[in-house]
Amino acid sequence: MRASSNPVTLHDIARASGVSVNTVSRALTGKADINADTKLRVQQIASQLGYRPNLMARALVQGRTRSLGLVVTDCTHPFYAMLIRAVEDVCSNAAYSLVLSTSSGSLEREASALHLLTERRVDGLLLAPVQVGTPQMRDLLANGPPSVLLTRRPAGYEGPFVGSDNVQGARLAVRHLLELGHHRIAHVTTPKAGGSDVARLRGYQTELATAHIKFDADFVVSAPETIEGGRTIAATLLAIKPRPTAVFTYNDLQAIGVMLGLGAAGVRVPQDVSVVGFDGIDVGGITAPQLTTVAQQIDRIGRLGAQLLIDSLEKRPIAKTTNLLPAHLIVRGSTAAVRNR
Amino acid sequence: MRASSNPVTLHDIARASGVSVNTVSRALTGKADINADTKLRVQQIASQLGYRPNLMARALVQGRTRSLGLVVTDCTHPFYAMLIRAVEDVCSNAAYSLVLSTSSGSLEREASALHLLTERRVDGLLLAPVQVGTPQMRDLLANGPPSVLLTRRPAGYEGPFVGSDNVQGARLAVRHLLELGHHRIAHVTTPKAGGSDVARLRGYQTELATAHIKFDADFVVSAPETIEGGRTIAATLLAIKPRPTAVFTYNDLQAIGVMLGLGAAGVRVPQDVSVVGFDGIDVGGITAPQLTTVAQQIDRIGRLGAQLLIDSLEKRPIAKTTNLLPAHLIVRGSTAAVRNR
DNA sequence: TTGTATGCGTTATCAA
DNA sequence: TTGATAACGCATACAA
Repeated sequence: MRASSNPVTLHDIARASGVSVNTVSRALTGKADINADTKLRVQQIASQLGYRPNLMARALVQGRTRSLGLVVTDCTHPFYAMLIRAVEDVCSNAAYSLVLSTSSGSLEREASALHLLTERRVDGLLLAPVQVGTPQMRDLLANGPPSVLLTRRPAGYEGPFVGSDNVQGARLAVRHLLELGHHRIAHVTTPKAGGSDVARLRGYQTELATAHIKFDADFVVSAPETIEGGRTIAATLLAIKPRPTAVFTYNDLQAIGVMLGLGAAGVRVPQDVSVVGFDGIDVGGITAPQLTTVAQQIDRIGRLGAQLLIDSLEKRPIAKTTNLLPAHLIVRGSTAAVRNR
Repeated sequence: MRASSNPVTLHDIARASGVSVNTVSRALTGKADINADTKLRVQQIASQLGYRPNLMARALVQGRTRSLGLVVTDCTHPFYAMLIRAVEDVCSNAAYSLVLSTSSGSLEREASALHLLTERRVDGLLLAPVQVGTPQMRDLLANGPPSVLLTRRPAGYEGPFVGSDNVQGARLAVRHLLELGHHRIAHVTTPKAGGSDVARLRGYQTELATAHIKFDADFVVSAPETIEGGRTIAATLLAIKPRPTAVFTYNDLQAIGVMLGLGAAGVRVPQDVSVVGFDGIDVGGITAPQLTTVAQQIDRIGRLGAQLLIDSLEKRPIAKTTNLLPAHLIVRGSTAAVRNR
């Protein structure tokens, strides 16, 4: 008899061991009020029969599923891949299951993913979503299962959140370039306007202001947050007059693309133009030159977020509900002192 | 009243619309035997109340959860990241949920992940596992939920499988090098012995034999299937006498590592040594030089596997239960005609 | 220490 | 076309 077609239930064990279903349940869930002998006997029979509790049934009566939903835009993006790994690890250690959904950057898909997760009654939601400020999202945050936002949050949101301090991170990047003598520093942002791009732009502006460099809107361009986006925008960057000597991009993939685009145009990195990325994904360590970048604590963000959610679900005391982790600069080969200013 | 703490049930709708729970159920699941008017009315009230069916309850009575389990070793590996995306997309389109588990290469973690998925009563399992030939795995394949193996399968396994033709792929790589005039071709394999490494080694040997080149065991070395593994093994490759003019690695990450290691030793790729990888992950397109590789149809493997599983769960006719997809060669900058033989 | 009864939210079976 | 009633597998309150 195949276990899949006919899984053994508490009832089966009860019959096989001559006690009631109730007793079996208590024996297996390790309750105190049960005779040690019967407990052992029942446990033996259960394992003999290959018993596996039906978590659906348990969820129905307990009102909790011991599962978490995670929504990301794209799990092939190294940033999200690392985030997923961190979350999955915490879940696994806490005996929670992780239901993964991908929005692919589409609001429609994101919405249907959230519906499905809601219907599946996940105990909590971890969201690193496309558009975090939509009415539907606000409704979900107010009425849905407990949620923790990762990396992005809508303006005015005060709930559980874990992410990087994008302003501080961006300032690190720009300061590094300033210290290398660069004055004409371009910034590549994204058309998404998800929140972190705004913060990074603000950090860029703030740090320039600190150095008494006048902000020039011509030095800010926008491109998709991908390698291809960066590659394509390289020509635009080179066309800016006067030509920038350094570029700070929204993220590492863009930065890699910019380096490739510059290289294709015969412009050397870092001799002619310095490039700084943001994220700190592994791939930045194998490009030529290796990418100088502002590294986020991706693993920590994922772990902290998942732990925060689980702790709150299990009514454990939680230290901080809003966690803005500092980013740090990794100086590698794509930046150098300015030559021709 | 928060939807999360007190979700609306069929009972609530029944009370609000003055019909029985049963009628509500049929109205919402779109059954035929119901009055069109009451159906519409019930549906309106349901959406008004923000009703979301409890999939746990439905699963309990229907004996199916509409969820799939996916087990991979490491979701940050680009290969698995792409696999996950493909699987998730198919699941999402079929209104299935995807429960993701990571084994991190540990048998113990893999076992507990499988237990949890079993208890959660996923309808089917997609496995791209560490050790596929263990007794526990055999037991699971025989007695557990319907499963489809991805990329690897134990010797003698005849069940559902989707993966690449590793022998054919490896032969493509070696043939390419032979055509470039290389005779001393080293191979980097892995210590894992998971199955695909054996096949790639066999393809390497077979293609050499076809060219009447005697197999030399000294030309086969073993390293972890990571960038670091490749980087470290580079020195070993250079120490082989006579020195190989080309290297075919188990996978792309290793190949990238080998290129970095060779570069650090002052050996130029492809002028001094040609390098060919295996997998076809995106990162091979941004290295310097870009990596020549044998590309697997990763997206297709994931989609086909997920579709195969869902089709079989829904009793749809399935064309083939074993799918060995061909790999294809992508020639880029890391290979060139042999110079000094 | 154990057993009985009840309910979780849903679908399925059978009468009406 | 509808409504009672009974499951699904488990945990819990209460009784014994």
